[in-house]
Amino acid sequence: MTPSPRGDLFDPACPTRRLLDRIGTKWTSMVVKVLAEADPGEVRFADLQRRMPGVSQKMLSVTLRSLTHDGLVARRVEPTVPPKVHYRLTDLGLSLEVPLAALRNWAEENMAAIDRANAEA
Amino acid sequence: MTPSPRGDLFDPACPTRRLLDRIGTKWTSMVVKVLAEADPGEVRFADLQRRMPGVSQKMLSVTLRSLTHDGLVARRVEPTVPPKVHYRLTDLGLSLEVPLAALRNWAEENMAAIDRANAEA
DNA sequence: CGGGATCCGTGGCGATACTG
DNA sequence: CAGTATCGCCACGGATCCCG
Repeated sequence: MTPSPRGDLFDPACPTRRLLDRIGTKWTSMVVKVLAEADPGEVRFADLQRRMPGVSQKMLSVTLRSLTHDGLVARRVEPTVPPKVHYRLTDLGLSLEVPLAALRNWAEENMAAIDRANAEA
Repeated sequence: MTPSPRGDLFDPACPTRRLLDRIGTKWTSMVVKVLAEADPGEVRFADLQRRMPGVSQKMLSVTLRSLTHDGLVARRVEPTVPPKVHYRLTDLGLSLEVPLAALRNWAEENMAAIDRANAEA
């Protein structure tokens, strides 16, 4: 009784489209990768920013809020002054890392071929 | 001697980012799926459009040109009047379908959980 | 039939500055 | 430290019109 059965890729609520709208956003997949490979599993905001060269505070904040909202990332606040906020992947987020890693592997193995195709054109 | 070694996800030429920039575009993954599941392997332009409800001529054209440029899709023109143009996945395109299908499976199995998380918020 | 060209709205995203 | 607020650019993508 899943909301949209297999093969129903093109209905208005298309799950694949909605997922790509999320992970296709510029920093999302980076956050997932960094959190998945983080040693303690939990990473603080500033730490994340350091491990993601080029990300602005705003976009990191927006990305994390979105992922938290989607239940892929969990937020833990230490009520100290100044506050410390830790982020980690939920089980759902960890499960997403699997197909995402497969996609990364494909990219790392085949982007060169795409570059070659572009060069010919 | 790959241009960017494993784990180098964040350099300027980050393969994963570049791949997501392509497949994250609205219609790309749909084209790949439709072509991958097409019966003869080759599909004509108008046929593709019929199988992708909501796509405009322009975006289908742009998407196909991009995929062709990247070497993921091959174009065959029958020099008749009016001309018939056929599209099919290249071997590279077919290989991309594998991790893409994994991502679709994840989406179809887990988007409900994401919806639940959103409902709670 | 299979597109290319153009106009234009919307939204992603960056830079900067401010706050609890 | 960890955000939020505001501004502005520009690329994605839809509608429409035209061409070989």
